[in-house]
Amino acid sequence: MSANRLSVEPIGESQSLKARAYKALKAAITEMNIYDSKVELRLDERDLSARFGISRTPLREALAQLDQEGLVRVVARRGIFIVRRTKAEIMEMITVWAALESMAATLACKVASDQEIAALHDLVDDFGQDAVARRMGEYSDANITFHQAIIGLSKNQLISDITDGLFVHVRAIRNRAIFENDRARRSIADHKEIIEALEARDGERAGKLVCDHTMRLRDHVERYVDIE
Amino acid sequence: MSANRLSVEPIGESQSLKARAYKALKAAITEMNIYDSKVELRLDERDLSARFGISRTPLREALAQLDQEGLVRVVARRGIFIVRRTKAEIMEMITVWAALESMAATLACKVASDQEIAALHDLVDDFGQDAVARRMGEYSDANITFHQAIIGLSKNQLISDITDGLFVHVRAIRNRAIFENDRARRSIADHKEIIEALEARDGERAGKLVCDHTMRLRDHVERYVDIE
DNA sequence: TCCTGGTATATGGTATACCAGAGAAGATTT
DNA sequence: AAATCTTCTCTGGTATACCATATACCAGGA
Repeated sequence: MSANRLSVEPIGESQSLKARAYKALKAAITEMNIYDSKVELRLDERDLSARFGISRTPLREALAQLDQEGLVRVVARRGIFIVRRTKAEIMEMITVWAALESMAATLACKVASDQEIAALHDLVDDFGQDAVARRMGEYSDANITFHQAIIGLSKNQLISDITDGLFVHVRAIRNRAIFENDRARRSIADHKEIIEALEARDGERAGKLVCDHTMRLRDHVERYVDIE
Repeated sequence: MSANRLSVEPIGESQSLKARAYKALKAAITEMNIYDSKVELRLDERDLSARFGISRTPLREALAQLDQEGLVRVVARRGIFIVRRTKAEIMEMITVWAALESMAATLACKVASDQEIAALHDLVDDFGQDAVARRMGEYSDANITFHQAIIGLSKNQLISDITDGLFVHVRAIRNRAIFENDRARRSIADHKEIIEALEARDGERAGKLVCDHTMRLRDHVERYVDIE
């Protein structure tokens, strides 16, 4: 399938340097496995500005934004440090995710179309019993995609925004065996049950299923995942 | 009793200009009734920096932070505008609040002490039947205090942080008759029921009561409050 | 050898100057 | 007088220089 029209980035209004620096930094931090090995957690304004080819001013604004999001911590006259969340913080994030996705599922029963709900099958069936054979990271991403899809169905932009913000942090530990084989199988069964509830327009049940599902994930991480 | 060694207070880390400008601006914006009258919604960097007595650089960083929080919108070469949330956005915020406070209530049943829960009575009883006679703004603040107290009992800092962020926006319409007399009476009855569930350590019921309570508020605002 | 105070350096914070584009105001044309 | 073009100004964006202090390093004395 070739594109039927030239895919061009709006050349005009190439984003501000701040926005570009922000995206580049966020991507870079997200890519690196900050919980593994002895990665360097310290950044340097001057060095970064030189490497990006921009001055410190827009770079600092990008860093300030990352600081507010909690990805980075700027300390006066000390340096800029990539933040490793504590396990307790990860637990809180999963809990918030559970609350919001649960609400989203309930809302979705009211506002999502049959077609939209039906589309969820594709996000589960594509894997089926083969999922466990795949690379866990890949499954994990697909898993999150499913949950984000439910959130999207709620048509509540704020829930999407907040969970997207949490996603960045939780993603950092996605490769840490959160989803091993048994959980993957169980997870898929849960997902199918959730879809059933959505199709039945049973908001209360859908909300409870989603909440329980995610809180089980939370307990699993609590017990078996060791974060630094 | 004479000190046998020099008693020294750690010198208080005088905040950065950015932090001070941020607090001052946020307070100023929060105070003003942005939904009423023809308030000026436009800000000017140079004017503000002159009035604060600081340069544009730290001021800009404070504004960038407010922009990210959604209180303000910075538009290149156009100006800086105080943001009026749409009614739909307020609805989404109340929905998120409902989801998070509901989860907080459920968590509180597990982690809060009897003493902490008992303290909630003070936040309701102080008003009792007299609440309706008070200035609504005052009641509204007390009302929010009650809900924030429940959130605090969950010991989930993230939930507190997110709802605090929402509070800033919702507060802006607090004087717009969200809580008129009938609602106030009903609200207090709800609150007492919530406390009962918490004391009974019935997490599921507490969560449902809180959620329903807040979603009723949401529906009320949807129907009767006119923003803009 | 080990402590103590001084000094150099690194690093984030702040001030200032200049840039570029959007809009308004004025000039020009029809 | 209306429409269009030109210029000018106002405003946020960016670059750069300087400031203040946390830390590392060093020298000298007990």
